[in-house]
Amino acid sequence: MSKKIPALVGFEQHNHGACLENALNSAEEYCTKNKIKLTPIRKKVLELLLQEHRALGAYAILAMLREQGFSNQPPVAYRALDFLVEHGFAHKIEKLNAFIACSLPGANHSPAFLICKKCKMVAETQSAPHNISFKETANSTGFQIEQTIIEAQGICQSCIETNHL
Amino acid sequence: MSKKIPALVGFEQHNHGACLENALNSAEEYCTKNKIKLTPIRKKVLELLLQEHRALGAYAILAMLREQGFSNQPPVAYRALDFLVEHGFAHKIEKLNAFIACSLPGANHSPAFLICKKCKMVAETQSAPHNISFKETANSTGFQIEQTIIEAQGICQSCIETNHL
DNA sequence: TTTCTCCATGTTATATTATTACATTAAGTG
DNA sequence: CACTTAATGTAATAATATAACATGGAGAAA
Repeated sequence: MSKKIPALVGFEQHNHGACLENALNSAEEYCTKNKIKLTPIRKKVLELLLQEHRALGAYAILAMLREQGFSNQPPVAYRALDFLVEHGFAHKIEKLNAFIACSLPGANHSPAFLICKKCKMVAETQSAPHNISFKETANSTGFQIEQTIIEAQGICQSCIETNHL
Repeated sequence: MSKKIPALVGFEQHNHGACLENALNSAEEYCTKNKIKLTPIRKKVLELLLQEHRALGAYAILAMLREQGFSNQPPVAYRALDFLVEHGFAHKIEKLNAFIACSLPGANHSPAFLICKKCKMVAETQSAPHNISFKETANSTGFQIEQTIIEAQGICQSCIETNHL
């Protein structure tokens, strides 16, 4: 069910092939440097995510893995995804129960996402340096934030324009 | 414990019975005023959420509904929850796939949540200041944000203290 | 090299969350 | 009342996720 997708980062055009190569290489490098293993399955899943360049459900990934000759039991996909998310190569979009390759690899970032309700496109941005009042509110109660999920839903420019045609 | 922090609800002490009464009454009032129907099922689900005062999965709610003599088919819970979320009486915590009563009813708010990994407690806060810069970034790309999910994970003061005992 | 250990993978089974579809009932409107 | 719409009842199933345990393979230690 992989339909053809336009080459976009978030919602802007870019060179897809180079982006994929780049991301895979930098992932390899990072893993070597940090003595973690980008095994064939993990690498393939990352490649699929980079290739599709959109949020994919675990079972969509699983189906693609099967096409490539890998086992298609759910844990195969979930384990690879867990690894990728844990090391920042991918993110889970909670609102969609889906996964997307990190668009800003290497950045020590806390990402925020824009999710288009119509085309399901997901764009990744840096979450602003930062909602001071939010963190202060949390801290004032003694709550220690470890990670913050920010997911905005709405309609992307492309879909707005299409709607008006 | 608990100096009063009006902007944040969830980890500090409060009068539970009054809180429930209050919220139910104001929900009734709101519905009357806006000509929407707080039917028995919807009201019961809201009451359960207010009573528990924590995030509950749809199936947990369903089980409670059955105890109260309601039908226990999943759509019964999901429909009531959809209604409550749609009208701002409850929120879905995406990270937990669970639902919680709104702690700041009436406010025309975009909420943010603090989720304790240990005790699963969820606190609700206002998120407005952050949204402004984020919205501007989004808008500059032509993306129109309709809603923003903000969920911070971490550890609440109570669990930090317990850990150190 | 052999053995040990650890981590990754293979596999079965099942848990959890959510929706579709259609029948039935209740409530509001002309 | 008849008509329309919203809400509920119910069955079936889809979609997402994890538990538990067996197997294999790479690198370290003897």
